[in-house]
Amino acid sequence: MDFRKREVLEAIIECYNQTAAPVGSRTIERRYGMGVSAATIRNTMADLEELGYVTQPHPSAGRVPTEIGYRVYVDSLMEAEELSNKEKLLIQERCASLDGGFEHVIEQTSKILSEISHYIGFVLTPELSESILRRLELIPIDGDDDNSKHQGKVLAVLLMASGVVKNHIVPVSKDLTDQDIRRISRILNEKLVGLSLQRIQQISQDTAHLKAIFDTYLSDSVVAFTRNTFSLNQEIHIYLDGASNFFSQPEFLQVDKIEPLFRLLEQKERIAGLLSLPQPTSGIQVVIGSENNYEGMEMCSVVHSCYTSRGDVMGTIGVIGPTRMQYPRIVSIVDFTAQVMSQVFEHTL
Amino acid sequence: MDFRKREVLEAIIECYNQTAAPVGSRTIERRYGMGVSAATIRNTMADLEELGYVTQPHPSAGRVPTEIGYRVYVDSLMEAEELSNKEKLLIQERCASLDGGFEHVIEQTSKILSEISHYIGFVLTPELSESILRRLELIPIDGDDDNSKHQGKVLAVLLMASGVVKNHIVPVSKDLTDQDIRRISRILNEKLVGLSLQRIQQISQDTAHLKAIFDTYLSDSVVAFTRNTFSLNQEIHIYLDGASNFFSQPEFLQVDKIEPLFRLLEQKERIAGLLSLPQPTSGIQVVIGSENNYEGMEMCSVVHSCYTSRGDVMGTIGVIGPTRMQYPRIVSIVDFTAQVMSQVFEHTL
DNA sequence: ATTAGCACTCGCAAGTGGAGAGTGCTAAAA
DNA sequence: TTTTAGCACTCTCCACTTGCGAGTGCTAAT
Repeated sequence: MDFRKREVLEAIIECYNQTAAPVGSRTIERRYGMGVSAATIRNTMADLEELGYVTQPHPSAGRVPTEIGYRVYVDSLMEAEELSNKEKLLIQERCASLDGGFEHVIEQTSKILSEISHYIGFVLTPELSESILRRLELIPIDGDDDNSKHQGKVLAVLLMASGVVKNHIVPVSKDLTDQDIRRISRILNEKLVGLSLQRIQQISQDTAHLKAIFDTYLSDSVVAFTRNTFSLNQEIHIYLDGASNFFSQPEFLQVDKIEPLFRLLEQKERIAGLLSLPQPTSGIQVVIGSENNYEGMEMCSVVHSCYTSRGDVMGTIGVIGPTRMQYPRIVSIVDFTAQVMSQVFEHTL
Repeated sequence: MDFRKREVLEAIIECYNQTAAPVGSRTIERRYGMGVSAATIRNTMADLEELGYVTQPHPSAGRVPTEIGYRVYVDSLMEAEELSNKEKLLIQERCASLDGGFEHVIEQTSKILSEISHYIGFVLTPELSESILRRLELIPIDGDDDNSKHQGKVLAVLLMASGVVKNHIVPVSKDLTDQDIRRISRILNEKLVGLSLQRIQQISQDTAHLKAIFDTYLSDSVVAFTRNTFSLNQEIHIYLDGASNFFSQPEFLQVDKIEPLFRLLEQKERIAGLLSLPQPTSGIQVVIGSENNYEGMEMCSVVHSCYTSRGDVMGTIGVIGPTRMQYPRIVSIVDFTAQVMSQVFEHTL
């Protein structure tokens, strides 16, 4: 692809991103005066069309970038836009205010992402099963005095190395005394701290393993209790903000365009699936239009990255916008925010 | 209002609820054949219009119920619709599956409300400041070995009488030892269990009070630590599901109708404010159209009730639908679901 | 290789007209 | 006095037409 083709493609994309309308040759001549006439640009545009980078919605309209065109643009044409200091500060302030703990940071981050991008911001919580247990605390709950048939309960508090706290009410057989619970707690802490939840779940399913850990102390009640303690449904939660920004996007002005998107966004489990898969590679990733294999996302692009703590990938953050998106800006925003979040977690946990 | 007027108003509302289109006199004659001709019905409709219960969108259209009309309908005309056993079972099953604890129940409840009503279901979490503290546990977190300047942290776990668990990472001055923390924990448990969080916060602001509690044991560090432990931002959370059901409602087919609603729904804090105010009276409440003083809610109605635990009001649940709503059905759904939720909490906490 | 000019195509918005639905009014019937 | 039938009127909605503007592709000249 020669220089002029690149230049014209870039012009088409930038212009289309502003107006959401097909871009004609004269518009480019006027707006990006590149020393040649509209007719020449027309010829170049015909070439770009043959390459599959642009298309005409109807025979006498201007050109619109295709997904392939965007792909080329994102991968090799655009240059990242530096964020202003003001914006950087804004992000830092909002993310770093972690009075409310882990969840609060995540919530604020998805909010700031959406506000600053004017699209949808999202943050996925860490996958619990990969987190390392730092400390387990068992707090017996004295099932208040309606004596008889009630079964005991214990509040299990799991503190993970990443700083995430999970609590979980576990039923406990009556023949375990409070003292037993304390002993179980001590043993489990001794043996399991430092392991990943996934590993712990494997172990607690394996009776031989449990025997080794508890030595002479094992009974059916202890087995059941241990298994229950670690049977967390380890869904990834997603925090998502700014969906209504899509109402301002001209291509979503018709209800039938925006409806499937909103229906998809409401099924947060599905979204989590969609967004948590492509984790292996780190760094910024851009998924354009129908590369998202989800109904409702055909007209959207996703820019995402991951946040880490002490080098370990924790979760994903990103922005969902229309395919016609200000990629340079959004890429910078997501990248910077991911860095800030990682820093926040490294310093405070 | 005589019998025929009531009958006609009811017919208009029921018919309008199905079609979302103005109802003409002939339609009523055919569909609800009430022994009189269309002309008579026309006269009655003119009367209803004079009373302000119905209106004409344009001079030659049928009639549409006004908010006042709906008010009359809800307050004195409609009769509650009994839910089918199948639906009752469905609600019970989904709400009662509380493997995931408190939050899971709430999440499931808002989902089932939206699914069964085909509108928006919501659940507000209890106001924390009114909950009674059942147990406080302080877990020191050994800030891992990057020795020097780091400040200690303690994980505070607050177990409330209602079964809600809150955890909260509290910074702690270095001159408090682990033993100090244990002692503080014992004292706080002795003195504060059984009080409401609000009360506890008052106490912890009041140095004289703290002095009495801690006796000789008080130092600045202890004061700071105690205050921090109970300085929770006590926002009410809202779980909300089924917003995209509004896309199927004909009166929300235009973007400019649905946009303000979605923008409002995204500001969950504001929604929480809107919905948590009218708590004093218990039982089902119906707020119709612009009685909701919020931009975006003019075309919506809210049916809400509250769930209780041991007689105390905990939070609110309800359904948001278009003003043109199947009130009898929705009222029954919300009422029944509130009962089920209350039962769930009484039995399990 | 580039440009100017021209004929052609298409979408969009505004305007037109007829069909359909529903009303209010009036005069007759119960 | 209440109810009914009939009629003229009004208004929306839909399909259709038309003119305008934007943009192209092609051709011939530079």
